[in-house]
Amino acid sequence: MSDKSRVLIVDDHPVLRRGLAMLINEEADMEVCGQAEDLTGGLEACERLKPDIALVDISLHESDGIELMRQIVSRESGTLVLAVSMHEESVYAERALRAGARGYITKRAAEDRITEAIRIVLGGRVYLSDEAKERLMAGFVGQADALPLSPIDRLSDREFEVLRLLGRGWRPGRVAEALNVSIKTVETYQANLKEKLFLPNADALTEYAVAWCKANLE
Amino acid sequence: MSDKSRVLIVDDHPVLRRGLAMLINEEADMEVCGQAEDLTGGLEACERLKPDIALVDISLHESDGIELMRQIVSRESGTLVLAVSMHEESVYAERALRAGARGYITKRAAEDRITEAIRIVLGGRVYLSDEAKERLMAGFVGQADALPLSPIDRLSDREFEVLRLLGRGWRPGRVAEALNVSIKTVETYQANLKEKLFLPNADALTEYAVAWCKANLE
DNA sequence: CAACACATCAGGGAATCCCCCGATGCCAGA
DNA sequence: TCTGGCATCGGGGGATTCCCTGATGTGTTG
Repeated sequence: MSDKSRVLIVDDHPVLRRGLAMLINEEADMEVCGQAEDLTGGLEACERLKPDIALVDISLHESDGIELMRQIVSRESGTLVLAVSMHEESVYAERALRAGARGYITKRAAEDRITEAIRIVLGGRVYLSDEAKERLMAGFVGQADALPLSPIDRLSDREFEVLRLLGRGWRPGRVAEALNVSIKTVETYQANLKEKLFLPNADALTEYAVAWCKANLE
Repeated sequence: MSDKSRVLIVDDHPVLRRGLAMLINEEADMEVCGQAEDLTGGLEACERLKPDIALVDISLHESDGIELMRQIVSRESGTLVLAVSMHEESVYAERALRAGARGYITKRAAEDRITEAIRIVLGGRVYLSDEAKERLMAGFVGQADALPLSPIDRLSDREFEVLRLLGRGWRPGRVAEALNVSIKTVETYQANLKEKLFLPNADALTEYAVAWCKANLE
């Protein structure tokens, strides 16, 4: 039949899915084989369709794109992951790569950049923008003590996720609900965050989270 | 020739523009007459193309969608504005409407909702989600006048002050301390705020406060 | 393998918050 | 003067959070 590469799109914005699908289907060497809008749907589609590559939105509504990437990669079904995000590549690219994604691209990127990224990842290489590349390189080069990473970079993915949600003014209970974990787990992350960010108590943590998100997100 | 309504798309995400354009061009009664990705481009396109309606992203990269809406409306060229946003929070809806937009819809909305919104605005009516409608309606009651529709404007000074502080992620205890009043007083303001802003509980209030401050302060 | 980071969860007491019920003054308009 | 909004405060009961003590399993890495 067709020897086109089969692409799965996981994003919670219908219009964006449509745009991506159209863009991809215009190319001669790739085609969209399915779409999903959340973690469970993404996993299910991945199992069923065995795509060559999955474009995964990093911030799925009320669920976790990073977690989805991790799970897709851990299936070892050969599906490659390209992280897509609306955030300029700051903190997110690193996290996506650590979760097993083979590339990171923003939704603001030009259209040919996106197909290019897909081809690069399918070709077995890693796609990153020049800025992100630069940043990651700096992390390796100065690894001894040249550029001490910001405390934020020392956070685990889960801790970071909690910080992000607290930064929306969400209370621990709501965060636990959104992440589908026990409140006790969220409390642990809060404790870790307080220690890693040198914050004296939970109040200070919430204030920090709100301020940080305001300054660094979108 | 064609009696289709002419739509201008202003958004800084190329893929999303494509998705929107495809969606719109599939409809029999509307067509995309142009696209732009920032404030100046949007204004220029508006002058040149005189579209019937402009879909404007509320948070344009490095510029201001709200300002663009204001300017388009002030030209009085008959172009209607429908605000598009990635934010669920209806805080942004208020700003958009005050800037002269005739409707507000999120990018996460279902596709048929978007075309429906366009038709409603073209038909001279205002499009809002049920949730946002509920909240904003109250701004109209009592005021026969058209524009002052922000529930925020109905807050007393003290209530507003509490909202602002909650928006920093502060807990009631901290707010009470900062304002030099009893925690009980702060609780009263919280209750008033919930009622005036049609928020079901304290969690929603905090979330609203954070989002509002992020969108409107500094 | 040992060590360590990570993600997940539990118990429990103290503190705080939430939300219902109030209350008292003050001051501006009708 | 009466009404109504505003700012201020309280009681009390139940829910939630905070912060400490742990724990288990799964990875990764030296």
